Amino acid sequence: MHDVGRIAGVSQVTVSRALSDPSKVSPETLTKVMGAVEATGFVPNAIAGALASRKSRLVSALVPSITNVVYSSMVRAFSERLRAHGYQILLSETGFAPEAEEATVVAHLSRRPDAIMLTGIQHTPQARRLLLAAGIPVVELWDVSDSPIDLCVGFHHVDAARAAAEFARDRGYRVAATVTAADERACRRRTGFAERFTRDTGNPVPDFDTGGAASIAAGRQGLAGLIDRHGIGGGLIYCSSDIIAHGVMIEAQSRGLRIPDELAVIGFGDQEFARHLEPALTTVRIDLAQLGQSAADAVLSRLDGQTPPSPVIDLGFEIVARASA
Amino acid sequence: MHDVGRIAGVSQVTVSRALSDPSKVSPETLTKVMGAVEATGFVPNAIAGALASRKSRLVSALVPSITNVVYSSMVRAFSERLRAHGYQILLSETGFAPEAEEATVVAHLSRRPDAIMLTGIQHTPQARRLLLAAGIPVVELWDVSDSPIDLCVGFHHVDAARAAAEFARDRGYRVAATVTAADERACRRRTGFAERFTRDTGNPVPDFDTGGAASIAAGRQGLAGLIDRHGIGGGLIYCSSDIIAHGVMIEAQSRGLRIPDELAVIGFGDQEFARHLEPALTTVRIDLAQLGQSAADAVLSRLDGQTPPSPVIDLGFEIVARASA
DNA sequence: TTGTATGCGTTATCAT
DNA sequence: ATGATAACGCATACAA
Repeated sequence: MHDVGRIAGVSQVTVSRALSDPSKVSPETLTKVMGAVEATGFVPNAIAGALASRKSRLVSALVPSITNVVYSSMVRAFSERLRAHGYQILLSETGFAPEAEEATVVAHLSRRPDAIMLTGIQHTPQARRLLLAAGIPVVELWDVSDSPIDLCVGFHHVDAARAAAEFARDRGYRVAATVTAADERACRRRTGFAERFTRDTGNPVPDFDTGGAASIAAGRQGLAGLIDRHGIGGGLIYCSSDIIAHGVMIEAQSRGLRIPDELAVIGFGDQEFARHLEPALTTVRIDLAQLGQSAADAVLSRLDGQTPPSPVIDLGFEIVARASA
Repeated sequence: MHDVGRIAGVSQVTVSRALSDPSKVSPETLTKVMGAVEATGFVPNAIAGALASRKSRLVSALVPSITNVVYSSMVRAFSERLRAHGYQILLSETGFAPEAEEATVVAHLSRRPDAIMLTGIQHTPQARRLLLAAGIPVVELWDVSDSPIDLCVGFHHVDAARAAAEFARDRGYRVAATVTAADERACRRRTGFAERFTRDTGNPVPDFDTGGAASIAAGRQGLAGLIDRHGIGGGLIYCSSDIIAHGVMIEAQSRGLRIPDELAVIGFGDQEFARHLEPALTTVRIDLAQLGQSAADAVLSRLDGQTPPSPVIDLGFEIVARASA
């Protein structure tokens, strides 16, 4: 800035002002400064700016996995809205373990983000402490909590699972099983489904835990395991995600099981492919874009010094009844 | 650090040393400092550290879309390797237009990353200039170039498309069309396929441009458009991605066209679902994890002051012959 | 509207 | 092994 100023015939501060708030300098000096900026290819050092202003214009986002469209869609919506307000997103994967998340939280907080978004409400006590001590807006996404760290935008997983169980019951299914990926929220949904279904039908709901991330292969193994171990030959399979459900459907079809007559399937997430499967997948829709936007809005209002009406926003879910169940 | 030092009974500099290089302080003071750090919940300010050391330990990554598994898989591999070496990733979406990318490049360079990864080799002249002037390792991913900005890791898109055309020819297909998403590289592949196929068979290759991002819906529209506008009733469809191919297959099946007998399909990318489709999708495999890792390794070696053997690394591709063509 | 002086919280360079 | 001091490049308060 010093050099740019010398070329433009002004001081370093004037360059700073011209760049950060053009209305604070006269039109002539603005032109001169911009000319010098062009000529030198000067790109301001945001690190120095952040240190001086104590504002990084950086917002952290922590998600379990970036290759999972569910999370990346939320992040996209979250990022776009924040970018429109001049913030950049520092994104990291945390995996599905709170301990791994904690290390990432520390790494992010050291960059002094102006706000931070986390996925879910399960964090280590130390992570909660650090987050609280950071004194910045914190938004927990993809779940609702009774004791949010700060802000919380999501939906009630157990309610969603119960609604699916009731849907299954109302459709007349009396036998059900679940295929669940290794994810705390997926497990909570699985339990919510099983309890409600058992309460309403009297029948136990066996589970297959894929032990890993959601994939078609995991879904196929899930149905195969259910058939081999529990002798499941029909009824309904409640899956922790659409991907798993896709795998279950493929496995069923390869075994000659007709869907939904011999085996019904319910997914979770309503990804694009769900409606295009044959038969189309019955699933639970979550408005990912809305989730991301609301989280961004909540953060922005806090950054603006406002107190949002409610710290926790429940955006709900919707059962999408299609042909697979 | 000053406060931490006071509690530990040492100076601020000693705290800095204890935290950044424990071997530079005595075991006793290390214990005292760490104790004080624990007690206060101190998280070092990486912004100040970056300003003072002129090293941000931040690496930028720019991809067209984060919801596209192709890109997010590469970013995951790239990030993991770099994180293992103490770097964090500042990730942004650029969309598919070089002009939008340029703005993102400026925003990223202002954060003074230690290196930067870009997707593809098409950038505005101004972006190239800024990147060059930044004086940091730059790696262009997902393509190969004769004139890389610095490093380049990818594969030859036209070659991959030609290989697909030759595969189609060898399988005896004489009629072909393409469905292409709005992406410069996809268009280049489309042209490569068409030219080679026409050269070998004498037949023109009509195209349907989806005009937007790849999706199942776009693939369905693509086949529908091809049938309506060009009277395509059979032959082979070369798609710009597996997702598009999936859509084409669904549309074909909904119209009662048998695959591959009445309509053959070739995808691109070999995503997980490709092998599970019915019939399994013939496609072109790109080793995304390897791409990301190699890019990270190239960057790391440059960061280490070494000169990599070759600035451009061609990782190639592989035709995966399955049942759909 | 513009300039001067000061500080942001570290690391690097010396010195002890 | 430890401490004092000076950058790092900008924004803020204040003065002109």
